[in-house]
Amino acid sequence: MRYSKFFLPTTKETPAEAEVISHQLLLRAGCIRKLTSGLYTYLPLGLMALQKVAAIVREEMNRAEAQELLMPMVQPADLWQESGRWKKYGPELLRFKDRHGRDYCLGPTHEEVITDIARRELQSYRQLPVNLYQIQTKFRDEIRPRFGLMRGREFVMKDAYSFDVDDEGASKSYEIMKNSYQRIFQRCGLSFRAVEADTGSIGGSYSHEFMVLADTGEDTLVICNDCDYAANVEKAAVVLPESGEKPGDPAPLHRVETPGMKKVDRVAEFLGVTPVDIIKTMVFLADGEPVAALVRGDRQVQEVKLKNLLGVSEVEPIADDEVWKLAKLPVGYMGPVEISIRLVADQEVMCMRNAVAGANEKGMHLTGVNPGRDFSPEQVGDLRQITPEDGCPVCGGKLSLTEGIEVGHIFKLGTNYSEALHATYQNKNGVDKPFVMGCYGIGVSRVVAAAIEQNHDANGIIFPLPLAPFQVLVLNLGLKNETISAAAEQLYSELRALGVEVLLDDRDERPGSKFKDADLIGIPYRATVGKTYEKEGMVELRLRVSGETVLLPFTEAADKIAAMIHEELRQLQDVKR
RNA sequence: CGGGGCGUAGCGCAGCCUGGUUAGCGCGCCUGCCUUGGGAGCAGGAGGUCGCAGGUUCGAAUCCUGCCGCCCCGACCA
Repeated sequence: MRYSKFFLPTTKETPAEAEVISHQLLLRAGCIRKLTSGLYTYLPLGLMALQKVAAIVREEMNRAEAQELLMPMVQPADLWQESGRWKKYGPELLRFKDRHGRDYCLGPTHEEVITDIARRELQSYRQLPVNLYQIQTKFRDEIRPRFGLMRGREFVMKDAYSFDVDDEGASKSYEIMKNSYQRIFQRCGLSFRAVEADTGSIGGSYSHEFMVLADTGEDTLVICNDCDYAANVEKAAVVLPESGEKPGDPAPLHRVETPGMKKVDRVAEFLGVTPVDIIKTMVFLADGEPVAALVRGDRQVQEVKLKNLLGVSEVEPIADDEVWKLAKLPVGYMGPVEISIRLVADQEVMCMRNAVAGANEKGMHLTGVNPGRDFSPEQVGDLRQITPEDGCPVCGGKLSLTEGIEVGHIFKLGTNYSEALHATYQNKNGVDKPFVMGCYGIGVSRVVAAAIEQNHDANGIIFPLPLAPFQVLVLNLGLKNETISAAAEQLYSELRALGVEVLLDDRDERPGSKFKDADLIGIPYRATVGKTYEKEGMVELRLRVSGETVLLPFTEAADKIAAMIHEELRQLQDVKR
């Protein structure tokens, strides 16, 4: 491709609308343009990167013997009513009527449609297992789209669905996909981790998320330094250290005045104790009902864990002024003793002795609070967020926390959907059994954004080679110099003849602009043909990642560059895992 | 939906508080000259329903009311 003919509108300045780096760079590098909130046009360069990701995904899915199909984006309401999700899904599901007044929605995911296909077309255990996938645009009417391609309303997703005869088969399918995902992200040239995850609203029993490691990630991951354990903090189990005898005897309950002491730290200081001695009481709305959750004063409630313990579908924190209205409890002075609402506690709280807690009365706290004697929670469990000080739940080793961007999520669905939609096959004995399903998603467009979040510098994008729209950018720095131009043209065609994807910057621009654009659009290899060629017959090859520069004799340049690219790609394809 | 911010040329912004000729600046764009290894220089030029609708006023980008859109923080998720 010739730059002079290529539709690639780059900008020097950062558009005001973009906050996160991938969004800024995608706009500046002419990859995307916004149509309206959460909806983007992929310009040629951005589309090329997207297609690179899609191609890798497709290859690896096919290698795993999944089969590609394409389902409609528009889906009829009756399927969703059948699965029960027409009601459950909420406003994120964009619904509309056709001219006949029939209800439809824009597909945010395709469990219903694929299950419908399966129940119509798969009748016998002999046809199983089957794994079907598509790469398609999804629409989710997000409450708040943001971060450009990271959370658009419309986005490109690869979704695969497996159908098995039983749980064992489903586990195999799941493992195959997990493996396939490892290969995919490795081949994309990204630094990533597979982590144990919460199953979220899709439901199901078992789940892994694939996280691209980047400082700007929306999720926090716990990684064990000593073993393979890795999990989302939402999921990471806290293991209580073996506790010996509780120190000291239970003291009597005592009321103390703590005027104006609402924060744990202030109360602790005032009473001459530490946050570790305080029971923190937090109120949440669980499916609309107020619930009090107890954690130690220095801990954070992990809402997803709370949600799972309570077995509800939604948990949200209550604003301070709402707490009084809803539960008649004074914010800052709440405690478990004789509390009027449903009470649950973190396991750690049950080991506390002679603790401090709010007295459920403004300006008052209690000392000598003892679990069991003074209060008994309805449920006790792991409710708090894990910290780097906690041990690894698997091996007890040291943990560290990092940020990540979720680009893939795989679930074992079990028979949730197949039962709801009466999708069954006949087993050997002629008995109808529901399919045991799994579903496997990759945010293809999000991978592009995540790749940039992970790989950029002050000058622009640094595309990993497998995702780069072009592998080499040839700069002609002597557009009006016949010798230089002829050499640049020759290098361009030689590289193309060797199967290299190359962009030739043949624009009538000053060198400075060409270099800046080259850095911005992040093509991994940059070959400059300029006065060094005229004087010495050398082409300057520069690696975008490292800035490393080598001079290559013109006659060897194309071969060497092509060899370097093939070697780099080959290494990424050698998947060890 | 709750909280915060913003809408003035393709992009980035000033002007608004304290209303008053042709609404500015930088970048980009067009023409010419010049320049050519890290977003040069000079000269000339095009480009605006000041988000929309009402209102106040002799007069509104500026003041008032309503609406719309966008961005950021929270819940959601690939």
